[in-house]
Amino acid sequence: MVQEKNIPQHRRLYEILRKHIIDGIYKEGDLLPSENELCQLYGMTRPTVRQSLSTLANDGYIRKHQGKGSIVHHLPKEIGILSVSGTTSAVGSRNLKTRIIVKPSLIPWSEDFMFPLTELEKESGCIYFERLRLLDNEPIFYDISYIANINLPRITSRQFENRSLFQILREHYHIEIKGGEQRIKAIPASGRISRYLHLGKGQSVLHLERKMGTNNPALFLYSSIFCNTDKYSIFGRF
Amino acid sequence: MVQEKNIPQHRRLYEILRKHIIDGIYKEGDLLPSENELCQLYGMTRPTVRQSLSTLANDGYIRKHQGKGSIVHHLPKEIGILSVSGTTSAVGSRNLKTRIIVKPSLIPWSEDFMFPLTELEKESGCIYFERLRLLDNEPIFYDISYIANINLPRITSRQFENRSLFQILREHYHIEIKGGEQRIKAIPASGRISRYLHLGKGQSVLHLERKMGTNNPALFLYSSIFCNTDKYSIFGRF
DNA sequence: ATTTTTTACTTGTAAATACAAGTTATAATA
DNA sequence: TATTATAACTTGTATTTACAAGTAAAAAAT
Repeated sequence: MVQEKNIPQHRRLYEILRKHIIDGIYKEGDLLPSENELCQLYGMTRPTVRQSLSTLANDGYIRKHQGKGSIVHHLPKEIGILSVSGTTSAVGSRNLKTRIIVKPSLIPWSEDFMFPLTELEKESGCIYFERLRLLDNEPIFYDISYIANINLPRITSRQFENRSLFQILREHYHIEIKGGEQRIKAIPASGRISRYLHLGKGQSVLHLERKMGTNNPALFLYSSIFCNTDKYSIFGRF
Repeated sequence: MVQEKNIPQHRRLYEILRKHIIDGIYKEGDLLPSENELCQLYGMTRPTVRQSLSTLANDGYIRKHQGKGSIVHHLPKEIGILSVSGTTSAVGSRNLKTRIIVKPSLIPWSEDFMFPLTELEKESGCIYFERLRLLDNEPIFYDISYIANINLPRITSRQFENRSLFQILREHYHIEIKGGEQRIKAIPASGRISRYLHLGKGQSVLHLERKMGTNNPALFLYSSIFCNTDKYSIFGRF
């Protein structure tokens, strides 16, 4: 499953720099080594290095300035929307806990699913699970996830507690989110949702319906997310 | 103001192809001319052409497939969020009308503005206006816009009725939106908002607070948007 | 000391070239 | 006819070379 040497050079450098930024080796505002320095350091030519930096810039990890250099940009967009910023103070992701409400299981797709499905997806069945995500022990997100059962061995038996779905897919299946689309609504909380999110019935709740593409062109991730935005806002970059 | 010949070749080709896609010369699903054909057509080399296509792909106008070609992608992400898709049927933008509620005027910035401001912005003052946007003659968006008064001559006297702010900035001031950030909440409608959006008081309303960057590094656009998501959803790509 | 100029860096643009790898239609084979 | 191999496309990766343009610090002039 794990292939190491077939990845192109520019991708390799991208992953290295990305990891260094995430791990805090390069901090927000820091200047990355110059393109020529990176060439020497990693034995690549400038167009190759530039391709890595270009991808990093597109993903929001750095910002390039002619004449100055590449500057590490504050926190990347955690795939469109999912990073949360408190209205009063910033919240580190260390306070985020995940509780499984319905364990992953393979079920048939609903007839009137929120997005149109391909034949392959319909045949493959749907890996379904529900999670409640808590911030500082307060329930903020209620996530319902749907994934087509395509090339994901043993996923129903994996440990989802307190781990990101994206992280699991990335580490165990080499699946990267490429992009996607979403519909956003403000709705009054239903009985079940208000119970899980500790809200009064009928209070305003944010509802997201998302479809995410991956590096496997046949595989999409779907989720329906209910969010209590009373104390926190959804924060997104674009 | 208008400079024509200093723009780089890859940017020129980007603009041409982008316009052709917007104008429908290349339709959704169409295959763009191959990279080598574009080289011949526009007298450029492949790296230059590839840079144009790469930017188009990043902006969501096309999708590239190795071995096949560049395929026109359906409607680009109208800067993060602002395109609207009906829950029942797709809505063409021809049904969108804009009504000015408060005409553009220069005022001082509020002390507790929703985003932190630079000194230059504070000194320049704030161009403020409010607009109601209707879809099929139903009020859907209530927009409050804030722009720093930096290098925007005569903007307070321009015609905003039924025109996009982005379009005006692009055509008259060569200002392009580069990206931005936003906070999203679901809130109960206040009296004023519920009146403008034809809602009962306390009904759920979507609230966006956005900061957008431009090709002028000192100029940002801010807006506070209230949205009736009863019949329509906010639709976004990422 | 202050201002201006120069210099040495940085990224941006662009060409020419080569081969790898994925896709598709055609031609050869069974 | 159906399958397989080939060929002719497509985009992806990578090197090499050259100069333009923006930035910042050092050097020179005022």
